[in-house]
Formats: sequence, C-alpha cells, structure tokens
Amino acid sequence: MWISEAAEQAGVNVQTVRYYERRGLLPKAPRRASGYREFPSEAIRTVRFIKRAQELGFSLDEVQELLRLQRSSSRDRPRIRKISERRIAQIDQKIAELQRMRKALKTLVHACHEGATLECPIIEALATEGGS
Amino acid sequence: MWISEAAEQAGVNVQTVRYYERRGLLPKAPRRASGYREFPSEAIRTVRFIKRAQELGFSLDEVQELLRLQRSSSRDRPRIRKISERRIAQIDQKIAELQRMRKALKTLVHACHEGATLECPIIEALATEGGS
DNA sequence: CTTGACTCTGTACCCGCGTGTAGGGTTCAT
DNA sequence: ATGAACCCTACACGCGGGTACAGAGTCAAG
Repeated sequence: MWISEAAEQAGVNVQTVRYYERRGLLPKAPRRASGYREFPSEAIRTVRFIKRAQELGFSLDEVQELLRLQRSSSRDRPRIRKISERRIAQIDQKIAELQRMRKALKTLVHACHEGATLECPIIEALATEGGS
Repeated sequence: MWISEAAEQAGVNVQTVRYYERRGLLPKAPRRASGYREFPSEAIRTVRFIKRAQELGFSLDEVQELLRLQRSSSRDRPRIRKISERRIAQIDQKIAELQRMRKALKTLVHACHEGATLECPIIEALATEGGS
C-alpha cells in the first residue's frame, strides 16, 4: 500500500508517517524501484500504537522505547512498568502544580468579587512582594 | 540602573529583560546617549509582576493585558476577573485530561503487576484496537 | 590610555511534534 | 500519450518563552 493509504487508514497525514519513519518510530518501509514506499499493513498498527500511547501522555521518545520493548522477544515487563510509572509520576507533578495555580486563582477571583477595596485584589497580589 | 542590575534584582537574565521590552511587557526604557538603557526601579517591580503571573499560569499575552489593565485608570475589575476565570477553566480542562491519562495508566500498571498473562497488558492495550 | 566588564543590535537556535512548500519524478486509467 | 493524482527529497516554518552568539561600541577604575 502507498503512503497516502497507510496514512489515511491510520488517521494521520502523509507527512506524519514520513516523520515517524525518519525518527525511527516506524521501520524503514521497503521501496519500489521508483523510490516509492510500500507499506505493510503492520505499519498501520504501529502508527495507531503511537497515537494511543500519545493519548496516555507518552512522548515520542518513550513511545520509541515501548515499541522496541514490544518487538524484543524478552518482553521486559518491569521496564515497561517503570516507564509507565515515571509517566504517572510526571502527571501527578503536573496535576499538583495546576491545582496549586487553580487554588490561588480561585482565592483571588473570590476576593475580587467580595472585596469592596478600590484596587482589584488580583492585580494587587501580582503587584505585591511576597507569598507565592 | 543598567540592565544587568535590573535583571539580577528581578531574578531573570539580561536577555529576558530585553525580550520583555521588545514584546511590549516592559515600557521602553529611556536611553543614554550611548544607547544604554537606564531602568527605573519600577521596571524591577514589573518583571516580578510578570513572573508571579506566570506562576499562576498566565501566558505573556495575558500578562500584557493584565499590565495594561493595571496601568489604566479605570481598573476594569470584571475584565480582570474574566481573564482569571478563563485561565481557571483552561486549568480545569488540563487537569481533567491529565486525570484521564493517569487513571488509564494506573489501571494498566496494576494489570501488569497482577496479571499472569504472557504478554504485558500495557503493551497489549496500546497494540490493540478499540476503547480509548 | 588601557583593560576588562559591561552594553548594543541583529540573527539564529532550543524544546516537541509535526505541517507546508518548492521542484521534481511516477503511476495508472483513459 | 496524456493528465490528474500521487510520490519523492530537502528545507523552512509554527507554537511559547526564552537563550546564545557575533561583532561592534561604551563605561569606569587604575
């Protein structure tokens, strides 16, 4: 199958497929004499794997390692778990950071509604030293 | 005060100060005949304002508007609140997305610990069609 | 007057993940 | 044999928020 069909079936566009190949996420597709790539249907499954992994927040580097592990005969489950757990830890950190922001903002917006001060408490908080 | 002192006092580096000026976050600093900028101490406060706003997740474009509102005589509190509330909504969306990822990953990691299957459930989930 | 530490501008580069474009060659149905 | 629709490579550009460099000019202490 040509690249445009592969891309369409995988739900990405043509450049993306070439990009994944260049980055080493997809194995080099065999070529016709003309230089055209001919993809095995396997490639579609691989692209979908990549997309699903991205939905879970994995970076392309991580996806690359997951693909490598998938292909290796010794499915190294502890290693796979470790990558996933590292991802979870990063997600937790990010969530905590966002919640910290959210809380601070909520407090300020609330104060801005309630307060009868002349100055807006939100601006005041940003303009004033101290207390992150 | 020269730029390096201003930058140091504000806790950013020299290029950042120039960058903020270029972007319109800092007012154009007056120049000596040599072309050297001379910063009023006000500038330090402004840079710190920017940094605090960034910690709450505001983009530089948003910070620019907040600074504009701060300077305007009619402190438009509803507008300021609106910007903050939009930010909160974006944060909430991001948190929800991260929690979705986190939950999916947790489930997989758990299955990978528990399951006695040959294949790693994490890889299986990524390799298999259906169910996001 | 020299020297070293600073400043200026303009430009390019970084991260991750692609997307777009120009200029050329191929495929295949008609 | 022609033409539309495809394919190839190489390169530039986009986001956001800076960072780094080169080449030239300036400041201030000794």
